[in-house]
Amino acid sequence: MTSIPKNLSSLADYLAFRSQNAFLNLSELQQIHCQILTNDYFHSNSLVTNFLSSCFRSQKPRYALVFLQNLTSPDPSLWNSMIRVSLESGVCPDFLGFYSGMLRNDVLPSKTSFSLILRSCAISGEAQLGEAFHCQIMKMGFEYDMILQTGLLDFYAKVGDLKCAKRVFMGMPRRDVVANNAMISALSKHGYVEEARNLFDNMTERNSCSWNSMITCYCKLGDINSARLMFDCNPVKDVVSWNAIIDGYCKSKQLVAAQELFLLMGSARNSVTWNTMISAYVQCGEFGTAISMFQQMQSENVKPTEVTMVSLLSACAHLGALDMGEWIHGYIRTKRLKIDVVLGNALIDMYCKCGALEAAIDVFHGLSRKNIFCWNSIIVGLGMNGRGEEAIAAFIVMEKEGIKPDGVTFVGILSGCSHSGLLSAGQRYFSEMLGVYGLEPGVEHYGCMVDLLGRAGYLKEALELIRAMPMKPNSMVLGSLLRACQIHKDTKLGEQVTQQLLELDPCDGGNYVFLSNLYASLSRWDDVNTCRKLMIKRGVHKTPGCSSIEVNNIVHEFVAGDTSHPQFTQINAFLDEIAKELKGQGHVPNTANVLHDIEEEEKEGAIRYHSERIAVAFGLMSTPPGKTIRVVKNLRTCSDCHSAMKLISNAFKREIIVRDRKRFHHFRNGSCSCNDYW
DNA sequence: ATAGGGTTAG
Repeated sequence: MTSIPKNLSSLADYLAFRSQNAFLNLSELQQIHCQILTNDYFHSNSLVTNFLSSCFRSQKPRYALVFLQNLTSPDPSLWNSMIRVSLESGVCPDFLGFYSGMLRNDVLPSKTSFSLILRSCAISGEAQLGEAFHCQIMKMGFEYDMILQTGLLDFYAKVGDLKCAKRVFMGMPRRDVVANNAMISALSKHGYVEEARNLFDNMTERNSCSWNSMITCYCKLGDINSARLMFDCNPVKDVVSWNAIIDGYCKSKQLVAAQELFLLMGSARNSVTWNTMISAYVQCGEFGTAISMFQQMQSENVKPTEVTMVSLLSACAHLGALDMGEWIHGYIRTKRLKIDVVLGNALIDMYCKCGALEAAIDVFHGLSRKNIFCWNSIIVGLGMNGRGEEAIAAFIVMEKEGIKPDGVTFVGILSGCSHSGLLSAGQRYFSEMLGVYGLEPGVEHYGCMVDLLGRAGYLKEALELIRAMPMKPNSMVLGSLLRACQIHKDTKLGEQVTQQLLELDPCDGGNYVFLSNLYASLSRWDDVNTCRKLMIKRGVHKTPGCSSIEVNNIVHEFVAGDTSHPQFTQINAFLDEIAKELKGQGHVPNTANVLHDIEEEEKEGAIRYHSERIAVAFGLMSTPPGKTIRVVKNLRTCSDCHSAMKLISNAFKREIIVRDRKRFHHFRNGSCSCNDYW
C-alpha cells in the first residue's frame, strides 16, 4: 500500500481513487482523518465531503459521525454535507441521528439542513417525522423561500399528502417550473389527470420534466394513447421520456410496441431502459428472453444495477434456477451492489423458492433493515417448505420487533400451518386476525382455512366455513375443498364441488381431469366420456406436466412424451434401471391407475413416466454422487411419483428436492418433509 | 422535479 499523501490536493486525489476501487478499512480512514486534521481542513470543504462519502461507500457511516463530532465549529455546512452524502449513498439514511448529533454538538441546523432532512423523510417515506420537522421549521421562524417551500411541497407530494401539498403550493408567492412539476407529480400520484393537465397547460415555462410527468401520469392511468400523444408532442425528449413511454407500453402488456421503441432508441438507452424491458419480460413469464436481454445489456457495456438483479432473481425464483440465483448473488457481492430491502427480499424469495432455506435465512439475518416484505417472504418460504413451526416462530419475532403483520403475513402463517398440519395453531391465528390485529380476513384467508380443515379431514366444517363466508368462494377455495375430498375419498361431495368449479372456472383443464378421474374411480364410464367431450367442445387443454432441472448452468426441461432431449436413450435406459431397483424394494407402480391424480399426464410415446421422474433420473446420471437434486415442476406431483421419490432418495443416497406447483418436497432417507400430507 | 425493482392460499 502506498503511503497516504501529505498535501491537500494529492490527498483528495488519493481519496477519490482509493474509495472508488476498494473498501477503506478503519485504520486507513483514521490515517486520512489525521491528515485532514493536520491540514487546514476548513478551507477544503470538498475534501471533507469526499472523506465523508468514502466513509459511507466503505460502509462505515459511524466513522463519519465520529469525524464530525470531533469538530468544534458551529458551522452546519459540514453536517449538511453529511446528510447529503448519506442521502446519495442510500445506506441507512440515519438523518435523525445526524440531526440530534448537530444539536448535541451545539450546531444550529440551517435552512439547508431542514431542506435536506425533508428530502430524506420524503425518500424514506417518513410522513410523521417530516411533519414534525415542518413544525420545527415554523418554530425556528425561518423565512420561507422558494427552496424551502419547494422542499416542503416535494415532501408532501412524495408521502402522498395531497392536501398539504396543495396548501404549500397555494401559499407560494411565485411558482417556478420545479414547483409546478412537483405539484403535477403529486396530482398524478392520486390519479387527478385533469387537474394535472390543467396546471400543465397553464404553465408559461415547461421543461422536459414537465412533459415527462404528464407522460407517466397518463401511463399510470392506463391511457397509453394520451401518453403517446404527450411523448410525440414533447419537443425536449430525453432518455426519461423514452423510458417513461416504454414502461407505459410494458405495463399495458404491449411488449411489441415497447420493443419497437426500445430498438429505435439505439445507443441512447441507459440502464433504466434495459431494466424496464427486463422486468417486463420477467413479469410476462418470458424468463429466457429476460436473461438474454441481460447478457445483451452487458455486451453493450451498460452497467447492470440493483434493479436489474431484482428482476433476474425473480426470474430465477420462478424457474427454480438455484445455480443461476447463486451466480447472481456472487455478482452482487463482487460488484458491491447494495443489498437494500428490495434486493434483500428478492434474494430471500429466490432462495426460498429454490428450496435453499438455509441460504434464505442467512440473507435474512444479514439485512440491516427488514421491512414487511422481507418478513413475509421468509414466513411464506418457511411455510412452503414444510417448516410451519419455524414460520410461526419468525412471526413472533417479527411482532417483537414492532413490525405489524398484514394480510400477506397471514396467508403465509395459515398456509404454513396447513402444510405442516398445525390445525389448532392455524385456527387460533385465523381468529386473531380480526380480533387481535384488526385485519379483515379476505377470500385468500378463507381459502387457507378450507385447506387446513379439509386436509385434517374436517370436510363438514370446511363446507360450513365456505357457506358462512361473507364473500363468494373462488376457484381456489373450491379447489382446496376438492383436494380434501380427494384425499379423504369423499366422492359425492367431490363431484358436487367439481361441478361448481366447472361453472366458475370453465377453462381450467385440471378440473375436467379431476372430474374424469373421479368418474373413472366409480366406473361411471359414460360420465368419463361426457366429461372428455365437454373438454374438447370447450376447447380446454390440460397443461402438460413439465419439470426442469439445472445441470452445469443449463436448465433442462422435460415434458412427458417429448423425446427431443439429446440423451433421451440413456435417460430411458436409466429409468428402467430405477424401476427395477424400486421393484426390488417392494414398490408397486400404479401409473396405469387413473384413479386419484388430478393432473395425471398423458402416457404417450416411449416415455412412461411423469416429467419429474425423468428430470430426477437425468439428475442422478449427470451429477456427482451425493449432490442434492433439485427439480421444479409446473403441476402437482402425483402420489405414485411421490412414493417413488422417497425410495429413490434412499436407494441412491441422495437428497431430492422437488418444488411442485404448490409446495416443496424435501426427500431424504426414504421420507419426505411433507409427511405425505399435501 | 421526471424513468426501472420485491412478498399472497388449491
